[in-house]
Amino acid sequence: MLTDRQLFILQAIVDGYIHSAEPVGSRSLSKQSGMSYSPATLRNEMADLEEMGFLEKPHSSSGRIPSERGYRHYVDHLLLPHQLSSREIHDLRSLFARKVMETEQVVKQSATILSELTSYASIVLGPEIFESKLKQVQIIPLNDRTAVAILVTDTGHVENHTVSLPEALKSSDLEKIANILNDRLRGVPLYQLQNKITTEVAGLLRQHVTNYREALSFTEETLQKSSEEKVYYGGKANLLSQPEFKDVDKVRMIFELLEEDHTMHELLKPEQSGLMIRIGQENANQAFEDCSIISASYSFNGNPVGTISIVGPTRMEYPRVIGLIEHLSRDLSKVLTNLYTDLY
Amino acid sequence: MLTDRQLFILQAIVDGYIHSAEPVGSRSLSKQSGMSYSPATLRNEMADLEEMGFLEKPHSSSGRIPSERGYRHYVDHLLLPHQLSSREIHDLRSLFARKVMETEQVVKQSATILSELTSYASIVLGPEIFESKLKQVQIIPLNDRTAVAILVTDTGHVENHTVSLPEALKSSDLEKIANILNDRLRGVPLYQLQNKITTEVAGLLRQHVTNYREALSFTEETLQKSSEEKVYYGGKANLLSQPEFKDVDKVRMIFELLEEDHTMHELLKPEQSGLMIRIGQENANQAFEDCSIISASYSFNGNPVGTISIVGPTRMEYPRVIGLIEHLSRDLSKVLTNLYTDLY
DNA sequence: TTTAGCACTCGGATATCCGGAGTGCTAACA
DNA sequence: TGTTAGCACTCCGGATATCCGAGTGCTAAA
Repeated sequence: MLTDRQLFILQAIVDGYIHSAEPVGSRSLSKQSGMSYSPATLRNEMADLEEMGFLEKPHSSSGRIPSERGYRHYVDHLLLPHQLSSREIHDLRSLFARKVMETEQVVKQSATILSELTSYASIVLGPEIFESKLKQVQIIPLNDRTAVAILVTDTGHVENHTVSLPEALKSSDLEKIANILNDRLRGVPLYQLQNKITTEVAGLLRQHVTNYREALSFTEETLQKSSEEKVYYGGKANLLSQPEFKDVDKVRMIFELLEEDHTMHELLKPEQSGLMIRIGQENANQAFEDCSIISASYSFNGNPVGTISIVGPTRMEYPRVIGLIEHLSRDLSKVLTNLYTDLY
Repeated sequence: MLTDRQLFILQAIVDGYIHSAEPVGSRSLSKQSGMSYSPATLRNEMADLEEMGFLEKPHSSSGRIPSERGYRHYVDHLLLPHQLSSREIHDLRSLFARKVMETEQVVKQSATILSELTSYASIVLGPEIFESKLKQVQIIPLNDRTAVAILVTDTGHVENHTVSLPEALKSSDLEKIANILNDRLRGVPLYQLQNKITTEVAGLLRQHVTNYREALSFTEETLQKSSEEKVYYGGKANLLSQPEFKDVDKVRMIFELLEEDHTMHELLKPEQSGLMIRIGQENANQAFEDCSIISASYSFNGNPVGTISIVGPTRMEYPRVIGLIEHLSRDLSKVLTNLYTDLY
């Protein structure tokens, strides 16, 4: 495998390229502080590293840049843990400073702050409310045709939508329906609500409400979960400052993809918990072939419910981004869990 | 002023440039169908139009392009009303097809559809809930430290946030507080809520709740309006297909501005109702100097509560965009008003 | 007043040149 | 045997020159 010296040189080249965006040549590398080898020696080692697939040359007489494999090795074996600056820590903390907060706000802000700190683009998913349990249902008639249905979960999430009100249902019926739902469905995970309508609710409705048919379909509408996937973006414009994205056509593909919330959700949804790093082609997506994506999930009560991610060029400041993302995902998990978990 | 012939030529040049993005020369203009003048004649007229400031030349021996004044004149006096295609009408209608809907969803989708139909970028400002009136307050404790406060308005908007629960307040206190608020504040416009706390609510709290101090500050938190401005974007990536935005630096400024929700809100908030067209420098913003913005407000019960806008290059398909925007803003206003207005 | 003719302009595409940073290879050296 | 100096070679990128074509303004004729 690789000698220590080769590892050292690989690391120096990746670091150098990450910061300069220019291919690294033997001469400039040799002049770098801490590098005690002559250009010729370095050239030999660099040729070997290239042969093994860790480096490549944009053209035959240029310096070396890391290949994807080079980055991968760097990320897996050479990464120095990054110490967050106090500025960074302070900025992350500020997210949770407010007393009154909406989870949605916090998550949205996370995206913004993350992109500001990294100067890459950030994508934050979630939190998923799939598994959270119904706490309360409210049906509030606004006028004779329209009502608002509100579902509150144990995670403090409030889901609401406007439903049309069948003429046949009187307001006393609405109250009965709401009572039945609260009675029978409290504690039921949202994804089971539709099931429970037939198994538990339908019978009761038939018994207690005159217009059974309207009541049932109204109930179904009321409990309909918004299938909306929550995807928040921050700092997409940052990508335009990166030298690798000077070409509009390349960047257009990326931006188009970044507007497809559904695709992005599929790409980033929290599967395994922990950190995930995808470099270049590993993204299995044409548009991201020059990008790396680093993501981490955050969790509520130990279950991953969302992810925070950074998209940047493959030439990304991996150590710093990883440090930030890990820190923030821990904080997010902690705050969510603290806020919404029963202590007893 | 301008002769009929000059108007006709100006119109032909603007139309031509809008569709080709290339400066229009006398020769090609003369060959255009319906144009019965020789290149030389056109050159004379074009020189006159340039002297009057309606046209300009990118360089001394190129064809003409419209100046901002030229576009302005085109928009104000030459615009042919555009007939929407049935495809366009169908797409717009699909927005309102669902039975269960959230206003927020509809508004968000408007942005997407608008940008797809125009292939420019769209910005939609959400319905302001400033003036809408409180319908109901709910306080739902989640655990011993946290509660969810829910405000429902007569426009079907549901505002919610997580508030921390002072230990001193028992759940019976919460109920009392909720009752007082519902009793006293129903029908009060949201922007007056904070006022009413001191004038109406504080006294009652002192009478009925033991821990007056905590109760009061808790109430204030409960009624805090989220100062969030709702700004939705669609199809920003479309801008990258426009030939005038091939230069990344130019486009970066635009994208950065488009990420500042607050600035965009200031720029586009519904002041006068009706259509607004801002061409190039009229936007009074460096980043938008090569853009035009067309916006129209939509209203609820006759009050403008939001706007829908299109951002594109100054070389924009004004007739089509105006047609689409006017149509959609009318539809939006109609639907909102129908859904949430009492008939009696 | 309109048009044809003509000399002129300028941008953009293409070709050519040149310097510099970098490489690989060979041979000398520790 | 591993390291280093030397050298010829490569290739990119910027600068310069050239050419072509679309378009213009002006003048003079219709």
